[in-house]
Amino acid sequence: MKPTHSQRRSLMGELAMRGLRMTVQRRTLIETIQEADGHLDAAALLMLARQRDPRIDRATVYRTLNLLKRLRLVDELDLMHLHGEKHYYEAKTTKDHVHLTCTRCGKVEELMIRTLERLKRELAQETGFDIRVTRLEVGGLCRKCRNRFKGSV
Amino acid sequence: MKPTHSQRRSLMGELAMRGLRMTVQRRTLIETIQEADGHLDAAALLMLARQRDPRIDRATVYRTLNLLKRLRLVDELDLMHLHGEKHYYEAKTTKDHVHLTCTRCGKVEELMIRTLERLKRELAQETGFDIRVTRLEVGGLCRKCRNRFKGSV
DNA sequence: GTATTTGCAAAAGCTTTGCTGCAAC
DNA sequence: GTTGCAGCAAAGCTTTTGCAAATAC
Repeated sequence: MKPTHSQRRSLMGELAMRGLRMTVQRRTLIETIQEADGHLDAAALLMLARQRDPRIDRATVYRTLNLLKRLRLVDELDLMHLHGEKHYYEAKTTKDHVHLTCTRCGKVEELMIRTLERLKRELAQETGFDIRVTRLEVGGLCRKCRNRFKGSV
Repeated sequence: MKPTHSQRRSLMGELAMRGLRMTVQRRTLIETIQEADGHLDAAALLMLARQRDPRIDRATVYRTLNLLKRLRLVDELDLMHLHGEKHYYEAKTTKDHVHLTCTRCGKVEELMIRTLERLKRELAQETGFDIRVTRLEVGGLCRKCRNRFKGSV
């Protein structure tokens, strides 16, 4: 999930294209999200962004996240609410992927799977929806935990 | 989504089987969820349940919802957070289905789609996960809104 | 120069929790 | 009779908002 040059340019360009300002805070937050190696909640993003610019505020983080969500430049996840009600964010990738969260050990696996694209096509055809955001989250026991704790909840 | 006798028995039985008490409040809440014709958030569930038993408390609603979630007797949804951060609940059905939320008019369409079962099989095979909960939510423009507002965000 | 965005602080919204007394088994 | 659950009230956590000052263009 490391950022590529083209990804970064598209983000900045996307903002400009819509008449939105490219402020230092937005730049900082976008870079932080793109370079993070995992899923960030708002608090974690704030913490990391403050390492680059200590003046950045919580409100700016939320406002920027909402902006990026609206522009569909980040995806929002729950990861099955395993650690409370907060959300997790990640830079949008070209193909949607599934998040599988182990409800026992908390590990999150990501998977790109072709059938998801097919499913989206079928959904669009079936309903006439113009699909903008897809969020497929799965909870269960990962292979390890499943073997270790057979038969438990 | 009207309740069937067998659904109702399985709920009550499920609780007893695990040594959990079947209190009047739980009975009331379960019946309310099953007979609701839509997706309920906690506040709506509380309101409806109070029509049956005015003494029921918010805390009981949340505690019961958590219980039913853990037992996988209800599914939890966001519906793309179109109306804030709250969650929506619905009685679990035998087959998973997709929720498509129109981000413009707020309409929610539900769809049972066979490819989702196939997707789950592939996911399990691919990752070794024992899949317990699946949540597929889609946001976009419904057919009507799409035709009405071409080219807008 | 003007319009947008930020930081700050306060509030809002949804959900959880400690405790006492009540209800289910 | 025990044990777990409900009601109440208070707190907790995440997210949003109003406003004056700062910043991007």
